[in-house]
Amino acid sequence: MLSFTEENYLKALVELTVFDADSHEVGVNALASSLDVKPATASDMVRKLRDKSLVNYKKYGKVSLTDTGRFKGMMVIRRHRLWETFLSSKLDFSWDEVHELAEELEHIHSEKLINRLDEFLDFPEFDPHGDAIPNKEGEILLPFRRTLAEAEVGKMHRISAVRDQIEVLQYMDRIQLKINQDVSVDHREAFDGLTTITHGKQTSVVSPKLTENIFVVCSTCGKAKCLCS
Amino acid sequence: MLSFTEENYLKALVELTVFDADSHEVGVNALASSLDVKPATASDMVRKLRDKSLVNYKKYGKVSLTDTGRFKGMMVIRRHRLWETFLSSKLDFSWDEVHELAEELEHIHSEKLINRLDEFLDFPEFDPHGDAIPNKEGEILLPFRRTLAEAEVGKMHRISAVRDQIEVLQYMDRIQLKINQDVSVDHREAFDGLTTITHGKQTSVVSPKLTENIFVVCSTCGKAKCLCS
DNA sequence: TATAAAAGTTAGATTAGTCTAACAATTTTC
DNA sequence: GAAAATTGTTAGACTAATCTAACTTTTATA
Repeated sequence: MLSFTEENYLKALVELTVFDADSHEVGVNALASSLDVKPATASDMVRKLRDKSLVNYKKYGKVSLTDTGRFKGMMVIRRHRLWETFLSSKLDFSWDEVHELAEELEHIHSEKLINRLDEFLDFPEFDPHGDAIPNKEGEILLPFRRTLAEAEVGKMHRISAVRDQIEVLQYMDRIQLKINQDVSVDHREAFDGLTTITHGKQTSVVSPKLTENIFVVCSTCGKAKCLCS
Repeated sequence: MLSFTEENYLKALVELTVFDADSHEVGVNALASSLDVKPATASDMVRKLRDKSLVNYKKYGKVSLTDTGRFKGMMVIRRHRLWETFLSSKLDFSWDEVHELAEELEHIHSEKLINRLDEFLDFPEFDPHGDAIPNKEGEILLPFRRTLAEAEVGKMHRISAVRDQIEVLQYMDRIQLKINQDVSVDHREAFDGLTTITHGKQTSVVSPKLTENIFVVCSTCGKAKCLCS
C-alpha cells in the first residue's frame, strides 16, 4: 500500500506528464516545485518510486511514469474528482471549497468505496471544475464532443450538455439558454472568438469562456460529428 | 492540529474512560493494549498529550482526559459514527464493513464538512451499530429511553423505536413484531432474562439480545417514563 | 512485611519524510 | 569549447511514531 506522500508524487507526475501533454517526462526540480518540497527531497523519493517500479528514472535523467505508476496516479485523481463532485452536488459546497477537502479524502484507499460513490453520484463524467473523471480502469474516455465554441457557423445546433459549473448554469439561465434548445450560430469573430447565436426569439453574443462549456450536436441528425449537408 | 495518531489515542481514551463508565481513568498498559502498541510507546505519547494539556497524568499514575481532550476525542467519535451512517445508509455498505473505512474517514478534519454531512443524513441519533452519535458540542444527549428488556411486567407498552441493525429488523420481521405495535409483557424470567410477550394475536418468547434493542413507551400515555397507574 | 508479579519508564535504534549545505553533472551561452 | 548557470545528488541532521531491552516503581501475595 502506498503512503499519502507516494500517492501525492504519483498524482503530481500524472498532472505533469500525462495531462500537460507536451512531454511525457519531467525533471526532478520541476517535480519538487510542483509538490512544494526541496529538490533533494524529490530526488530521494524518485529513487524510492523507481525501486518500486512506479517510475522510469536514472541518475541525472528525467522522470516518467511506468504503466503501474500511471494507473495508481490516475486512481488518486479519480478519487479526488469523485469526492469533489460529492461535496459539491450532495453537500452544497461551492466550487472553490472542494479542492482542499478532496486533497484529504483522495487518500482513502477502498476501491469498493470509490466505486459505490461513483454509482451514488450517477457516474459523473466531470468534476465541479469541469475536469474529466477517470474511470475505474484509470482511463479518461471522452466521447467525441463538439463545443459551441467549435460549432460550424451558419448551421443549426442543439445544446446537448453543459459542464456543471454553477456559474455557467446561472449565466445560461440569465440569457435564457437551455439544454436541448436549438441554437443557430450566426457569426464568430476571428479576433476574440465572440459568437453570435440565435436561440428562440433571442439573439445573444457569447464569449469563448461560455461557449467552451456548452456541448452541441447537429440539430438534424443529433450527432456531434455529423454528415448532414 | 492533531496528528492521526494523537487523535487515535484520544478516541481510545474516550472509549476507556467516558463510555466504559466505571472508572474515569486508565493505566498506560491498558491504553497501549487497546491501541495495539507497546507500553513504552503509549508511555511516551501520554507524556506528549499531557504537555499539550489533553490528558491529566503524572509519572506512574493513571491517565484521564482534560475537558479539551475529551471534546477532541468526542469529535473523532462523532466523525467516525457519522461516516459509518453515511456508508451504510447512502452507499449500501453492510454494518460490518463500515467500521474499517470509518477509521480512515474519521481523520478528515473539516468541521464544516462534518456538519454538512450530519445535515445531509438528517441528523441521525445512532450509527449503524446502534451507538449514539455525539452532537457538535461533543455531547451525547439521550432522551430517557426504556428498552423492552426493562419494561414493566403485566403492562401494555408500545414499540417506539428500534436500533437499526439489519439482524434486529430481520428478526422482528420474522416474528411479526412491528414499530408502533402494542405489546403486553406477560412474564420475564429472572434467570436468563427471557421475556414472554403478546403482540397482536401472537405470543413470543424473546431474548435480552433482542429486547435490549427495542425501545418502548407506555401505550396509554406514550411516555417512556410514565406515571399511569 | 518481604518478595514476586505487574505496571510503567528510559535509553537507544529504526523508518519515513523532510531539511540544509556542499558537491557533481549537465546544459546554456558567449 | 570553456565558463557560467542550471539542475540534480549526497551527506548529515531532525521529527514523529514505533520498537526492544533493560531498568524502576507500584501492587499483590505468601
